Amino acid sequence: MLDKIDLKIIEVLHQNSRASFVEIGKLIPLSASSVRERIQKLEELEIIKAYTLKVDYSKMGYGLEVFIMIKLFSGKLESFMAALDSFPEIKRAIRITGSHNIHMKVVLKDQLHLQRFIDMLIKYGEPTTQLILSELK
Amino acid sequence: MLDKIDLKIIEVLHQNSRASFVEIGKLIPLSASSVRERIQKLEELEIIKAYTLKVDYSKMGYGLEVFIMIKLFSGKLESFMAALDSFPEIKRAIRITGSHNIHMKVVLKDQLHLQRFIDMLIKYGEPTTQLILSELK
DNA sequence: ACTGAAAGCGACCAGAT
DNA sequence: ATCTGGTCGCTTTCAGT
Repeated sequence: MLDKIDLKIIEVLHQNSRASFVEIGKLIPLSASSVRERIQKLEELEIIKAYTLKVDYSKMGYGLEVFIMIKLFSGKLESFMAALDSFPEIKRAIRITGSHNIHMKVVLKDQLHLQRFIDMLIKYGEPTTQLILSELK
Repeated sequence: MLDKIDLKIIEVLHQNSRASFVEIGKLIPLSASSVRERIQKLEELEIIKAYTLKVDYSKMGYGLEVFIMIKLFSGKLESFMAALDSFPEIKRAIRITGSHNIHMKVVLKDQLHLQRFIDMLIKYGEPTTQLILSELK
């Protein structure tokens, strides 16, 4: 299915998704058109789901990054999912097993912003908040 | 500091970090060279930290994605941090507040792989595992 | 800061091994 | 599945506003 060349391509794109086919080809080594064909196949198979970006939220004025887990009240899953799009603070939301149903990464300006956000959340369930200190990996 | 054009550029790159300057420029609208200048500035300021990739781990033979939180034993932080690089299963590791010190996203082949991974982890602390069910956002 | 022009380079497609 | 060659479009630089 996936050979070592595919894995290497994915690794390179993981480090820099804007790398050109020529650039990737030099690291393999492989011609640019073959790199292109393989990447197209990976995209068609949806093994590559998206090309995206890592930004520094603190430098954008959002100094508080937190994980919030929430134990949704019975029957609130539908409305919570519908509300997700209206909160740009929520960068990621994932259903998980365990006593909390949802795990979120949330980005906020300051404590006041966090307080308002939690006040909103308690309509849907019981939230637990953990501050993000630093990224180890 | 960041105006609406910068935010729009970041938004476009977030959806597709391989978008060309011309392409981004058409959506703003702005000339390709101005888009390039702004992106270079965002990179220099390290507001844009990296261009990266989203892959489908289950299609790569890693059917189990989990969050593992760990409450490290006293004095184990150093050795745990040093060990991070040797475990490709750990896709992300973050220091957090609360009774658990570390939050990790871990990708594994199957239950046996998870068991072996947890057996390894208990050298460093008390792990708690939550299976990832689905990504809502 | 933004634009537009010119040169160089990469993406893309076709055809061959 | 990979490569080469040719065309077109994009990137890059820079002079001008």
